Amino acid sequence: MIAIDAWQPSDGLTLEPNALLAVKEQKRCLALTAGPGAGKTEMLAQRADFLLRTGTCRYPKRILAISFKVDASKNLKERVQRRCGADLASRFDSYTFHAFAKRIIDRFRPVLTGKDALEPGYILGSPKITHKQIEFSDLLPLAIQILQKSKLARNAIRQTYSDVFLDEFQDCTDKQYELVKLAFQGTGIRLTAVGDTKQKIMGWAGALDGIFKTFAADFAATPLNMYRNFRSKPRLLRLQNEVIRVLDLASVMPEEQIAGDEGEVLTWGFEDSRQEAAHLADRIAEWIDHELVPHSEIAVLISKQPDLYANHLIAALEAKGIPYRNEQQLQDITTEPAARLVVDYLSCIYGKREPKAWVRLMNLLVPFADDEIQANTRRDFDRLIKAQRKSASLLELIDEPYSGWWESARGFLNKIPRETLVALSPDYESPDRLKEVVRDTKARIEELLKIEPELPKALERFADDKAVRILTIHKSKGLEFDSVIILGVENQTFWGKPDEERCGFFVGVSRAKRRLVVTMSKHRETPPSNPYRWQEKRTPHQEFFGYVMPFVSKENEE
DNA sequence: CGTGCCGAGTTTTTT
DNA sequence: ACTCGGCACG
Repeated sequence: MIAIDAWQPSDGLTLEPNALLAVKEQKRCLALTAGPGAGKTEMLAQRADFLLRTGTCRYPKRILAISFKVDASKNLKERVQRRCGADLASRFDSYTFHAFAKRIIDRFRPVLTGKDALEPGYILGSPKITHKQIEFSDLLPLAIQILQKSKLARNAIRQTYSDVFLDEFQDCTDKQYELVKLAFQGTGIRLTAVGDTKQKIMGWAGALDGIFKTFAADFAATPLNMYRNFRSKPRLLRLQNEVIRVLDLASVMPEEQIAGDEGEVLTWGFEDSRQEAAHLADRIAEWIDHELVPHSEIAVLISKQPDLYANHLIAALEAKGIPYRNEQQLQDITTEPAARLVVDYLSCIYGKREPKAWVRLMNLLVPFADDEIQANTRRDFDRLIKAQRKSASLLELIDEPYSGWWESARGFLNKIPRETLVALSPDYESPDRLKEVVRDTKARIEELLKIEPELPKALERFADDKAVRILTIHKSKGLEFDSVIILGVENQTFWGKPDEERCGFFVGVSRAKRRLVVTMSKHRETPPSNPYRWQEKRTPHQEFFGYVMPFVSKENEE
């Protein structure tokens, strides 16, 4: 443990004055607002380091961090581990709101009675089939109910934590806030809420208005703001500033802070979406091949329904052999154990020599048992793989290569005992969840096969992140990229409440570190898969183009 | 069986 | 911004 005065930001990082104030606050709750690229996550990581290393969060007390997304919560945990080491970081709990609610339910389940009573082995899944099953949307209300009813539950949580971090707080909903209040209001626990009102893009899903003010009042929190943007180059900052001027005049950045001609903002208009797709694929190929921008540093952002709006672009990327990842449906399938199982199995069947995949499969499947049983399982498995390899190579002679891959994988999965699968991840207890993972794995492999028809090579790509990312603006929240393309900036794609759409556009724009491309197309075909028909003749979004080019011609309107 | 009007849905996260 | 289904009306 070190003295409070001796504490320095770890890894020699320098923090702006208000960030340092926030990091070292020892008494009060904080309502910290900060624009994009100000280092909100870094500030939280440093604060965790400060609290743990100085003993301001004193053993055995812990820190609770609540985020909205799994990625963000993992990210924060990792960063805290890097800053202060695994030992101290073991007292840092990083959960999503839903994971936190589920922990409360699992621990205090008997508090729930009557129609809300849950059995010990209750299942979390989509449609309610039996009384044993609950849905995602039940998690927060049930946790709230537990905290309302049980003083014991409230006290248990309050005694565990000295500090609570709330990330992306601008998107906090009424239920989430109710849970926070029930658990921590009036307790002396330090809460640190961090976010940016200009990036409030979940209003349609119930994010509360003016939550920072409400929080400051309810928790007597000190309001603080971080001013700098360390992410984006000056040209991009000036564009962001134009949007900020409309969204929140008070947080406009001073001119001298955003001077310079580094960075690039481009606006491209096209006759139709095929030309748009072809041009974008050509430029992306240039960025990758000549500028050596890593694939994962290029993102295509789409306001809504990327699987519909990016269809031509996806086809163009496939034609040029550029790897991409459409993040619409697939959340991080690459880390799902069942997905790894399928991929490792297929690698063993269709690959040349895959010792690593083999070892991983063995470790997953061979039970902790005596040597004889282990040896038997090993031998059975060995036989199975040999037989499968043989039939695969036979099939190759009479049919297209790799034609039976999915049937083979399915057959393999069906042979694995349920307990073994559930041991991989407890949520596979729900058959729906397991089905979903298996379906997504198939979809991802099929997507990869379109770019890389050789199955073993496609499987190699399954886990790596060498791919241009295609995602909604919502999914891009909290991420950053060297080059960002916002596709289809048209009236027909940004149609919500004006301020919400501005926030969306602002989130998209502020993801870019160095280069931003904004496109529109005068004509956009309705994809055959779309159940709705949409207006194929498109009009540029005057306001958003206006931030980029003050005088947009009206030639697109008739 | 057409027409016109109204209201809902569209964007996302969560084990 | 735009489409869809449902409904009343002629």
